[in-house]
Amino acid sequence: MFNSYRAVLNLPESKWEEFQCYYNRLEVPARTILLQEGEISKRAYLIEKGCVRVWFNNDGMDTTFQFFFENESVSSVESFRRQIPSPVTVETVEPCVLHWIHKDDLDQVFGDIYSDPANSAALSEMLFERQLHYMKHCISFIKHSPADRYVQLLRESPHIIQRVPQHYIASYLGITPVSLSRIRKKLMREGKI
Amino acid sequence: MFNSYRAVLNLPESKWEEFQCYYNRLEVPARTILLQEGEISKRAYLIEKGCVRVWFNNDGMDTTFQFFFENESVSSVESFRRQIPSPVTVETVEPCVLHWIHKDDLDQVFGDIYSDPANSAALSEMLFERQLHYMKHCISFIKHSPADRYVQLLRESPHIIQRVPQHYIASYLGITPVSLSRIRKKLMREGKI
DNA sequence: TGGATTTCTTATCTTTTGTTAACGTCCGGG
DNA sequence: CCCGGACGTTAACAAAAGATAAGAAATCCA
Repeated sequence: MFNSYRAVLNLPESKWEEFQCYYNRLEVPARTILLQEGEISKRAYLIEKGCVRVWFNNDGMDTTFQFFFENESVSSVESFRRQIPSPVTVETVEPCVLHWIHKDDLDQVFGDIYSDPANSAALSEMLFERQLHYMKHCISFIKHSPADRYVQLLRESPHIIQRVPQHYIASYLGITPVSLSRIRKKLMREGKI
Repeated sequence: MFNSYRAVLNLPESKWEEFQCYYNRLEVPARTILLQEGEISKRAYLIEKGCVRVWFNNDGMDTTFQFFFENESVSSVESFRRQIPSPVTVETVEPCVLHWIHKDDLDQVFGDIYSDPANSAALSEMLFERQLHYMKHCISFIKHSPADRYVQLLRESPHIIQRVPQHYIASYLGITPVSLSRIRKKLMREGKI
């Protein structure tokens, strides 16, 4: 299996074994809904292969919040942690090989996570890292134009642009597919693509 | 003194006393720079009275990232935690009464924070809460127009609009002061303000 | 009080983005 | 092999936002 969490949390071998055995392998086609907006999330997923998208309904429009790829874990974090109706839908973009763990099992395994100061520190570091990530994402919206953000995405996360349909990327950038098409055309004219 | 942290972390009385005594009272006028972009942050501030703004230089333009008010703590989190040059400037908007603690003292007091599982859990909860906050802030940029975001700010954080100069709010919303002025005019015409 | 600074508004023009609709391409299933 | 859905591009027009400049209003403080 993979070691996404292992790398971060440095679980002791025994716990790691226990942790692993709760995971369930799942193979699904593209455009499979893993969690519907409004449902209460019971599963956290690890991606072995494929791409998953988190999006929400915006006045009938499908708006992407985030993309996830190999060796990343994905869930509706708020719903999974707080057991409240999910504000977002989780859906595969490509055919995927996933591994999921049930909330109850994860709670079981992590029930005593705070009893080890090293684990607590690692968890806190992981959460802080995520906080910084979202802070930077916010700043990119305040600071840069859609065109700039597209160029940045192209530079920093080319795999997203290569593997995700363009209209999903448009909503991820906060613009319409038509506008993104125009931006791309202009960038091509200017030789920036 | 106040109890911003206390409410969140539920420190034992003894630790709380120790914690408090490291704080230094500081009174400053409006437009005082508490931390300059590029400096390494050594101080975390608690606001007793006043308003503080975190902003960054964007091609010579002054762009606001966040506002902080009474009973909130403010610092350049990344710089303070990692001891790297700050990507942002921290500056007072109004005359302020502040209380600051030195990084070294805070580390001292919190050195054994992870030894208590209850504290660890509380800290993790606080970090998760912040993660959600920034996630929601990102979503508001993808989901809503500047006009919508202004109306939302008016509804959810009227104190910001009452106490902060409008051109700071404009950059906080990711638009120009001129554009915000137009949006306000339109909202007034439509009786929404 | 009065002058300087900061802040806000307005006007004009340009650029960007949204909206809607049409059209072409690609791809998978019947 | 054709059909239909999904995807991308383009066009035309409307709406919104940026840039710049000028001037009014508010605020500060000496």
